[in-house]
Formats: sequence, structure tokens, C-alpha cells
Amino acid sequence: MARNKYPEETVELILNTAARLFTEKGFDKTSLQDIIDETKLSKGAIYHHFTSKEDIFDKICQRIGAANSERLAAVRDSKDMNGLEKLRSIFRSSMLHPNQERIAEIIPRLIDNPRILAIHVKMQFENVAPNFIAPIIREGIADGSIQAEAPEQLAEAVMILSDIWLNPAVWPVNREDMRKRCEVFRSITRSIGLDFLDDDVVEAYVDYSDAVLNNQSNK
Amino acid sequence: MARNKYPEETVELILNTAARLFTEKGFDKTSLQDIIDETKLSKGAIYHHFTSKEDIFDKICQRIGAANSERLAAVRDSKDMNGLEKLRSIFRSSMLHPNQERIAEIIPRLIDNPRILAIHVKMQFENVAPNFIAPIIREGIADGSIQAEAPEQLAEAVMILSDIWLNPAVWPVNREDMRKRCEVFRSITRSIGLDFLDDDVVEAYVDYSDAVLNNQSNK
DNA sequence: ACCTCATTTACAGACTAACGGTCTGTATGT
DNA sequence: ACATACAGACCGTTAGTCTGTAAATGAGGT
Repeated sequence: MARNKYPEETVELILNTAARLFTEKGFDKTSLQDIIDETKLSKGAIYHHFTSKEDIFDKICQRIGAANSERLAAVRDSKDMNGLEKLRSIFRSSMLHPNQERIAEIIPRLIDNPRILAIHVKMQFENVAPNFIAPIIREGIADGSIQAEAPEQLAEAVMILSDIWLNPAVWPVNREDMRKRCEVFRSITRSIGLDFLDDDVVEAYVDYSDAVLNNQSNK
Repeated sequence: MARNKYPEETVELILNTAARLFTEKGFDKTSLQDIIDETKLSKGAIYHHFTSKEDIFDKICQRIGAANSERLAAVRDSKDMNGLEKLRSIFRSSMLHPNQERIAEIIPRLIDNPRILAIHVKMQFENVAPNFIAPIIREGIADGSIQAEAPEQLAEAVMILSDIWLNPAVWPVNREDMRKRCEVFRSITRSIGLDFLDDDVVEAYVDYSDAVLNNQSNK
């Protein structure tokens, strides 16, 4: 086949396939041949749409980042909630998200997938914390729902703790340990004026961690 | 040259050279040829002492981990301090360590060196937190110098925050931001019964961060 | 509106350089 | 003599390049 009418579909196919393989096997252990085999495309096709394997990875990250930003921006710019409620909403939706189960099935411990871990950490620092969490905390301080100082640094600390330490995809633990982690996280956030983790969200964290753990031991 | 009298020196040469190259250029971008060129050894020599490039990396990590563990164990097992004093001592010595300047000269942002970042995170989770920080917190709770619960989880939280977020090697920031981070870290640790970061240690963090930042902009 | 044809685009796949790793050969210490 | 510490040719696989080709497209004439 030459000169496809709908090249966007080819791009999508490459991105989707590569994303799956990268999360399943890791970036290094996914070869271009793997992508070629799974997509039934040719090297020429892939290098026509992307400049390198790295480029494919970057584009996948951009796509995920954009989807994530959109979700967060909707909450941040909402007029119906105060600062604290927005924080609560974000953590609620990220944990009770519909595609949660699928992720638990696929993802290996991110700690064993350095590339994905690093980009994950980077996104928290460069995008999520400064552009979404910090403004919301600032809003919360202004509207009186949050008592705190240094919103930028608080946002960073909260995201590091919740998105790396509490994140079961990074390092899953058993139910009890996860519950204890959540409790410590709550006592920390409460003490700095940010009490936004609800009981049912904690349970979702615990369930998710357990699911990832079980899925791994099955392999 | 064949059949060297002192093969340990060859092993050391390989480990030291590889460690430097891995931190300078990253694991992936350091080729065996680079190591061969810099050591003036041959492929045969390297594969005689190591089974793979990965193996070299692992041995480097083990060496660093062992040195680190030794330092931490000495504090943990000391009879002259209570729990809180031990924590204080650890953070003091890790920041005011003699080889600090050398590291600042070499290291790129760990966030751009995924492999090293991942092993760094892993060591905190698998070794430092459970084997050293948690026991010390437990001791502090027992001797009354620390008021807290869940020492294992607290240890994890403290190490995540201090060794990733506050660590200038991971993500250096300017002096003001670093100072703010330290302040937030202090308010967090204080609130959970762990006030162990002294003013002069904060200044060391700030200086270190600034040094790493300046060094990078020079490149 | 329809046909023509040059041009651009979306691929296919042979080819290349560099990589990690293996294997055989060799000199030197024990 | 034998084991050890190398040296370096060799191999399969990898990411990335380059050339070839067929289908879509857009401009110009009818």
C-alpha cells in the first residue's frame, strides 16, 4: 500500500501500538521490529511519520500530557468549587477513573521502567504542580478554604508524595501498607492545611495497589 | 599486556571510569567503546571481569550502596545519640559530606538520567528507608525523642521528600525556591514529630542547589 | 464536470554503521 | 603445565538512512 488516504490513522496505529509495547516491555526492550511486526507496517512508514524511536516516545508522552492537562484545566477553571473542593475533585477523579483497571493489567512497576518513571516525575514537576495544583492552592488560600503558605512548593510536595509514593503503579504494596501510607499522607496534608483525601478515595488506592500486586505475582 | 599481577586494579579502573561516564552521559549513551577508549583496555578485559554492561552498572550501584549503608549503619547502631539526634546527624552528614563538590561538578540533572534516577529511588525504598530510617524512628519513638506512628511509612515519606524533591542533583532550583522547599519540608516534618533539619543544613542544601544550577548553565 | 498529467505524499524494503556480547587466541604469572 | 588476564576478530541485532514506487492530489485544459 502506498499513499494512504488517511495517514492520521497510521500515526494513531503507531502511537497506540508503541504506547502499549513501551508500558508492557519497557522502552529499551521494545525494538522497532516489534512495532513493525505488531502494526504490519514497514520501517519506511514509521520513519516517514517519526524521526526516531525517541520521537515516538515523546509524542506519546505529549498526548498523555495533553489529555491530562485538559482534565486538570477543566477542574482548575471551574466556577462551581472553591480551592479545597477542586483539590478533592482532582484526587477523586484520578483514582476513580474509568480506565483504572486496564492500567493495572498492563503496567509493570514503573520503578522497573526507568524511562517512564522519569517522564512521569518530570511531568509532575514541570506541568501538573506549577500549572494546576499550585494555582488551585493559591485560589484556596484566597477564598479561605486552605490555610497555607508557599503554594508552589506545597504543590510540588503533594504531587511527589501522591504521584510517586502513593502511586501503586510505581511501587505496589499490600493492602495494609497502602492504608498506612494513605494515613501518613493524610496526616501530613492535614497538618499543612490541605485535607482533601476522602475515605472512599483511600479505599480506591488500596484496591488499586492490591490489583497491581496480584497482577504482577500472576506473571 | 596479558595476565596482569593486580587484576583488582583493572576492575577498579573499569568501575571508576564507567561510573564517571554513566553519570556524565547517562547509561544508554555510554557505549562499551567509550569505556574501552577511556580505560585503554580491550573488550576481552572488560568481559573477563563483568558479564555485561548492565553488570558493570549493578556493581557500581552495589559499591555506592555498600558505602552508603556503612555510613548509615554506624549512625543507626551508635550508642551516643537518641533517635532524633541520629536523624539529625544523618541529614547533616549527607549534606555536609566532603565529596559533595565533586558530585555537583559532574552530575547532570538526574531527571534526565532515568536509569540512575530509578536506582536512586529504588535504593531509598528498598534499603535506606526500611533498614535505617525506620529503625531510627522506631528507636526515637521508644526513647521519647520522637512522637509519631507508622515508622516504616514515615521513613518512606521522609526519604521521598528529602532525597528526590529536596535533592538538588535530581532537579536543581535557584536559591530562593530551594529555601522555600526546605521551609515546607521543615513544616511537614515538624508537624509529624520529626524536627531534624537544622538551619546550617538548609543553607548547605541551598548552596548545593545553586552550585549544580550554575554548573549546568555553564555547559 | 471531467480528463490529463506533473507533483507530492505515504509508504516498502534493502542497506549501513554501531552496538552489546561471544569466542578463540596468546602471553604471563603461579 | 596450567590457570588467569587479557587482546581483538567476529556475530547477530539494533536504530536509522536511502532509494524506489504507487496512490492521492491539485492545476490546467476541454
